[in-house]
Formats: sequence, structure tokens, C-alpha cells
Amino acid sequence: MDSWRLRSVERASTTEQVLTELRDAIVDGRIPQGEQLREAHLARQLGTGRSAVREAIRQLVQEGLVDHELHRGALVRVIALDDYPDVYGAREVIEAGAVRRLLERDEPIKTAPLREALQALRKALASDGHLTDEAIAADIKFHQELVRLCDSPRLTRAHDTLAAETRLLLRHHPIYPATDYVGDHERLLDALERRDPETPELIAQHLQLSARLIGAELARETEERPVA
Amino acid sequence: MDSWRLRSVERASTTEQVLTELRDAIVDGRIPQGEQLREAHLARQLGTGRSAVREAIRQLVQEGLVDHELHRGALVRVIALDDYPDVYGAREVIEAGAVRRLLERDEPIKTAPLREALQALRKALASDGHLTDEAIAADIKFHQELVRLCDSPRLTRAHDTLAAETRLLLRHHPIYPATDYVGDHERLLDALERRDPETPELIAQHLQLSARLIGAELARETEERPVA
DNA sequence: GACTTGTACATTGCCGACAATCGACGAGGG
DNA sequence: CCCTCGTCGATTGTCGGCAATGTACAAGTC
Repeated sequence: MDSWRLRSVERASTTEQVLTELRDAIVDGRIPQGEQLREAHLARQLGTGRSAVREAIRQLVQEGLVDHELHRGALVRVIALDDYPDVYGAREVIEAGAVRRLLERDEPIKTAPLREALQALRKALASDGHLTDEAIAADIKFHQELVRLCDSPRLTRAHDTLAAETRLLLRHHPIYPATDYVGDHERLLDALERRDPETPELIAQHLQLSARLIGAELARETEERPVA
Repeated sequence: MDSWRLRSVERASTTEQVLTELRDAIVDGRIPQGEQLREAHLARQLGTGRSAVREAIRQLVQEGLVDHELHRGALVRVIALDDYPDVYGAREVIEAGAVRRLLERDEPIKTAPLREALQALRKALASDGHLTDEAIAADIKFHQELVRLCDSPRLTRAHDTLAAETRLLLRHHPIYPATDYVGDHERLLDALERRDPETPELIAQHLQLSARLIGAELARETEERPVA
């Protein structure tokens, strides 16, 4: 009776369901940037009450996808050339810092989750010039697991809140021009397993490259469609 | 009509008021750790409805002061020997990282807010062996401004989220045994103004020292009152 | 005509009510 | 006596309603 091997059923409150639904819709662009999120309308569309929508929006504000002003409502943030550097800058601080802390310890590094994410990334990568949703998910998972390794709930939480914005930005991430997208992550994993003290630097460089590529792509897109 | 010099009136929603009230109560220990936060009771006590209390509790969960389980309610987290290292570890990563980023740039560093906070700290410091509430506030302000300098909304937000837990821990911070509490901050500020590349290291050491002192104090307290 | 003032509608902030869920207690069966 | 199951009170999750606020537009004034 102990080895039934039952997985505990995942119970998601209405709020959480609304949250993921809204988040996906925003990241996918189904809800355009700058759009106002009206609680009553969303509640009708989602078949829930306003409270659930309200709480979900609150969380989206935390994640930086939505702006909120008292009595004035919630607007989907316009993430553009303005602040993609900050998302990646903050990630750089957190990820590099987490790995630095990790390397300071003597405990062995359990890289299994990283390997899995990397495998998923390899599998999901179709080279049509952009990243598939699966590849984006795998990329984010990789970096999340990276931070999780240092076993700091607070750093993990801080990093997780950046995930939504990262998803949004990765949709504008071109496949690496010359070098290899997967290979970059492989080198990261390899350095980590060798406990290379330069690993934090590698992560920083990796993120800076991504940021540059996204920036260039965003600039290109906004040039094509001037004020889309 | 432009020089009336009117300050815009601060409008705080009920939720925000409830939030600060609850947060203060928890940090001050008026609501003991491990206590269940019952929405209806709190609403009655505060003279508001349950919704406001609910939203406030959600925020407190974000700040790590409260644990929440679906259908099971919210408990004030027992912050003890378990995880004070993580609060300081996470702060170390964020603060040192922020300053590192700051130093990489060429822009001048506006240390005025830091000076102010430092001045407030000097003023508030009564050496009765513990920190006054004003001193705690000034200390936190100092470190918040430190992070704010690098102009990263996301790092600032991540750091601010840790403020409540920091407040909680600083109440167990003894005055430095030999060296000077204010002096340590002065050295930090000085190094920053000289753009000393060692500043991040200094911050790390400063935080590690604080963490150690708090840890020792917590150990002492729990020894005195074994299972208080 | 430009500016201010008044008004109406849309939307949020807040509230209490109802149903679902939880934990504890006690009844019943082995 | 121990274990299981049903029941009950307490608490949360969710909902729609009401008042307060914001915004757009029309009317009025200089």
C-alpha cells in the first residue's frame, strides 16, 4: 500500500488557472500590449467571477507583465526596447550569483535536472529561425534549475518571477547566427560539472549574448512595422 | 500656480493599509510566529472586509512572512535558525551584483540618498545592545538605496521583497561587539564613492558578518527559552 | 474658439453571502 | 482496544452587488 506510487493530484485553484491562462495569452500576444484588462469582461470570458481575475492580475503585476494603478485598472505592459536589458541584467546577477554561491560549497552538484532540460531543448529545437514554445520552455527550465541548484528559496523565487518576461522576450530570440544555441548551454553545463570557477562569467556572457540578439531583433521588428 | 509646491496626497487603498498594519504586527511580534491568520477575525479586528485582508495576505506570502496552503489558510512563518542564512545569502547576491553592475558603468554615482540613510542611522543608534526601530529602518533604507543606484527595477523589486524578512531578523541583531556598526556602513559608502572594485566583496563581508551575528543571537535566544 | 464646469457611463475597490473543503471528534465494527 | 468512517463546526474559495472613483463628452462662460 506504500508502493502504489500514486502521484498527488495537482489541485489548481480557479485563481491559478486564470493566472496561467492570462499569462499565456499575454506572452502569446493574444492579448496585445497596452491593452486594458477589464475584470468584468475577463471574468465573463473565462467563466469565473471577478475575484479570481483580480487576484490573478495582482500576480501578473508582480511578474512585471502588467501595470496597475489605483482606481485606474490594469494595462498589459508594453515591453519593448525599453527594458529588455534589465530583465537580462537582473537574471545575470541572480544566475551568476547563485552559481558563485554553489561553487563556494563543497557539496557535489546534482546536474541531472539540467541534463534533462538540455535534452528537452535539443529535442524541441527546430531551426526555422525562431524558438518553438517547447524550446523556450526548456531554455527557461534550464536556467531555473541552474538557480535552484544553490538551494536558495529566495533567489529561486526572485528568478522565477522573471520567467514570464523572459518567455516574452525569448519569442524574439533568433537562433544563434554562427554558433550553436544548444552548444552554448552544453558548455555551461560542462563548466559547471568541472566546477570551473569561470562558470559565472560564462553565464554572464551567455545572457549578454542573448540580450544583444533579442535587442537587435526587437530593433529590426520595430523598424519593419514602425508603430505597430 | 506652478510653484504652489503641493505634494501629491498619498492615497493608500484599504488593502495597502491592512498590508502595512499586518506586516508591522508580524515584524513586531505582536502576531506570534506560527499563528494562523484567519481572514474573518482579522477583518473584524481591522474594521474591513475579508477581501482586503486576503489581498494583503497574498502580498505577505510574496514577502516570505507568511505561508499559505490551499483551503488550509495562512500561517505566520516561523523564521528561525532555518533560513536566516538564505535571506542574507540572497541579499548578498543581489546587493553585490547590483553594485558590480553599477561599477561597470562610467556614469557618476549619486550617493546622496545613501548619505541621508547613513545620517539617519547615526542619529537613531542608541547603544543599548539592540537596534532601535528607527535604526533598523535606516539600515534597510541604506541597503535599498544601494541597490536602487544601479537603476534596475527588477533587482530593486527582488531586494525590496526581502525587506520585511530583513526587518524581522535585524530585531535580533546585536550591536557589533568590537567594531562599529555605523563605521561599517561608512566604509561601504566610502569604497563606493572611490569606485573601489572591491566594494562588492566588502558588501558581501558586511552581510556575512551581520548574518553570523544574527545567527549567534538567535542560537542564544533559543537556548535561553528552549521551545518558546 | 479656448477653457472651465457639470453630467453620465464605465470600471474598480470593497463588502458580505454561499458553497466547497478541511480537521477534529465521536460512533460503529472488527 | 484499535481502526475506519461519517458528521459537524470552522475556515477558505468564489461570487455577484453596491458605492467610490475615473474618464469622456456636453454645456456653459469669458
